[in-house]
Amino acid sequence: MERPYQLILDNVSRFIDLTKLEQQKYISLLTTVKVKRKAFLMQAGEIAKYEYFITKGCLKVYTLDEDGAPHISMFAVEDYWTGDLASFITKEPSRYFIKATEDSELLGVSRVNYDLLFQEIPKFERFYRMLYQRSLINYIRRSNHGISLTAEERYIEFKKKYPEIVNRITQKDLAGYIGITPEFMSKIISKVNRM
Amino acid sequence: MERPYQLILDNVSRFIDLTKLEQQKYISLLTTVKVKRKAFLMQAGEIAKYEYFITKGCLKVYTLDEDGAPHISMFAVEDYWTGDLASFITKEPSRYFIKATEDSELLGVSRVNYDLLFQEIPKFERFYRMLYQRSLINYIRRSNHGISLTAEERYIEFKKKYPEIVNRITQKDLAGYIGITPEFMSKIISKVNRM
DNA sequence: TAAAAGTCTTAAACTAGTTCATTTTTTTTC
DNA sequence: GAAAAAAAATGAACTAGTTTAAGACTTTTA
Repeated sequence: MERPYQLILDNVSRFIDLTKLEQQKYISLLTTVKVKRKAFLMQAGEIAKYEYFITKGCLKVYTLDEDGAPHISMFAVEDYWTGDLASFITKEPSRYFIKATEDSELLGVSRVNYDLLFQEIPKFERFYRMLYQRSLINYIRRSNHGISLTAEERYIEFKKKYPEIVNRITQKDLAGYIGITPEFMSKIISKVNRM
Repeated sequence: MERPYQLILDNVSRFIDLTKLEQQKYISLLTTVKVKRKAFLMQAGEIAKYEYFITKGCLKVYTLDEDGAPHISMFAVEDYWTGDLASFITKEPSRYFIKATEDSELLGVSRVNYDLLFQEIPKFERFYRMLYQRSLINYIRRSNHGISLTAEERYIEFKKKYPEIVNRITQKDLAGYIGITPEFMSKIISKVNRM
């Protein structure tokens, strides 16, 4: 089996067991997508047509505020799911941009195939129940942490939680994720390194 | 049918249809809980034994930081689900307190019954898939908003989004939710009212 | 491989939000 | 319904993080 399919099946198998036939059916519903570094997978104003699983590369998901300043909501690397769930589900225009920070390869599930999946392989209700349950736990933690920690503490937490991502992104993008200016990020890093 | 059961069945029926028999089975798995104003439904250090649906009243979910300052992660009123999902699922001790701010009545789903539910009525995989999907969309919005808006903007958003809750909670608790001090909350409110 | 573009650093002046202390107002309790 | 307790308001001194600007360093591109 090709590596990308193996990766996504391994991901799915963390929560549900699929028969060979179900695996084939699932794979038939996936679309392969490649994006070059700096290219957009999706732009604000569009309706999110896919949810993506990353098999190679790194992407950032962000919005621009009224002043045009970027706010990064997530970085996604191999074995991560990404997209704009709100837009994908509600079919309202997205406010997010998704841009590759490295040449990347993804598997996309279209909205039509997403609905079809639950009809054809009802087990996927469980898969998504578990996937969303886990994401929800992470987001609840994050939205409480975000509000109660200082920027320096959030930086230290990020480094501890995502050591493999820190080295793949710019300091500027990390600032956009932490919620501070690149200048202040620079100060924090030089301070933390001195400690 | 008693009002609390009618309320929870209405809530469930937004996402799935249950037969009369399934309704009865579901209700048999629920535990009725009453908490007086100022009493705790749950305290930090305990393992979350239930997920709760509120049929009457109002509760706040919060942690205490190292300095003992409260950070409120949600207010829950009639027709809301609450609890500590992370502790409920992982069975690790919770860091949250849940305290009633009014005399309240709830229906609890124990961890054992939660697992049983999926075996007995597999449709509930879909219900929770949809429920978590919707919560996730809200949390993603909130965790991005939290970081990019000023405290004043977050207050205005809260009032617009939860007008029915604003009048049921203290200004101090709202400050704990918005992520600022009660003193600064007071300033913001008098400023916003003057506008 | 040179030029251009983008990223990182540093520093000074500024602002949103905190802290601490005091008074007034509202709510709770007996 | 009086006393006690808690919440809200106000103000002055403080701090975490922003803004603006300029120079050094790195990466990208032709």
